[in-house]
Amino acid sequence: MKIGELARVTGANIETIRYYERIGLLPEPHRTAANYRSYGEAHRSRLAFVRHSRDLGFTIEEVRSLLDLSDHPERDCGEADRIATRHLSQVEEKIAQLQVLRDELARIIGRCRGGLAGDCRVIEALGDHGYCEGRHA
Amino acid sequence: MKIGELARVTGANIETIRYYERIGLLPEPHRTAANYRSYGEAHRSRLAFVRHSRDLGFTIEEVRSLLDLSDHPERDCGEADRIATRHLSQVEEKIAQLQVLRDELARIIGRCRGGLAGDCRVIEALGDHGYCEGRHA
DNA sequence: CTTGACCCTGTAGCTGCTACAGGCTGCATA
DNA sequence: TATGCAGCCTGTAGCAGCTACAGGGTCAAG
Repeated sequence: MKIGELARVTGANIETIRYYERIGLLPEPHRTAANYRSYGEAHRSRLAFVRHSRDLGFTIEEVRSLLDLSDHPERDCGEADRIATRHLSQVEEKIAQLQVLRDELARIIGRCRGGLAGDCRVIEALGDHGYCEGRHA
Repeated sequence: MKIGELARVTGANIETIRYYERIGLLPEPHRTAANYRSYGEAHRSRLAFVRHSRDLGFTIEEVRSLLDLSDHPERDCGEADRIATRHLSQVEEKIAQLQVLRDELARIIGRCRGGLAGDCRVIEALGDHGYCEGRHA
């Protein structure tokens, strides 16, 4: 399978596949006589692992560790659990932050009744006059 | 006020302030005889506006538009409302995505009972064997 | 024999900062 | 007066994680 087909079946971008190879996340595949990359099932499945991990928000370095564990089934999986658990709590924290943010945005927008920018509550709220007494306390 | 003090009172980083000036978000301040930047109240308040907008997750380009409106109080504030409303829906979408992600992470982690990586459900779930029948459907 | 789709390498760009290197200025202290 | 140190200056490079070229080779169909 050439790179274009691998891209199609995994949903990854061709440039991204080459990028992953460059940073050592994917192994260098064999090359055809014309110097084209040639992939097999192992490559496909490894790339799927990477894409899925990335979709879940793991960083490249976390993916590297998870791949490493996946390559060494005799090791203890506690490390995988730690990585995933830490990531989960980061996701939860991010959700909480975004919820605070959403509420403040909604509050600001709710006050806009149209008209001139000079009287606009959205603009005003972004300045430091009408802003949110004690929010950082 | 010199750049260090402006940084202190606004909570922004010195490098960031110079960066904002470079990209035209903040106007070039006067310089002292020694070529030091010299800021006044207008600069402070503009920087506070920028920081607050950035804290709310607006992009630099969105901040530029909002600043522009703030500089022209005679314009219609509908644009500010549109920018903020669009941003709000992006935030809401991001929250929804992260919640899906959190649930899947929690599900994956919940299945790990320790032991060897070869038997680890976390590792397994990241591959494409046990993964997600029809999730992308 | 040409067209067009595909592949190659290498490099630069994106966002929003942050971190130097290498050099001035200004003020306090010995 | 010398010296040290904090603070300022410019310019450039780095971060994550791709993405987008430019400029070229390869291959099958018509």
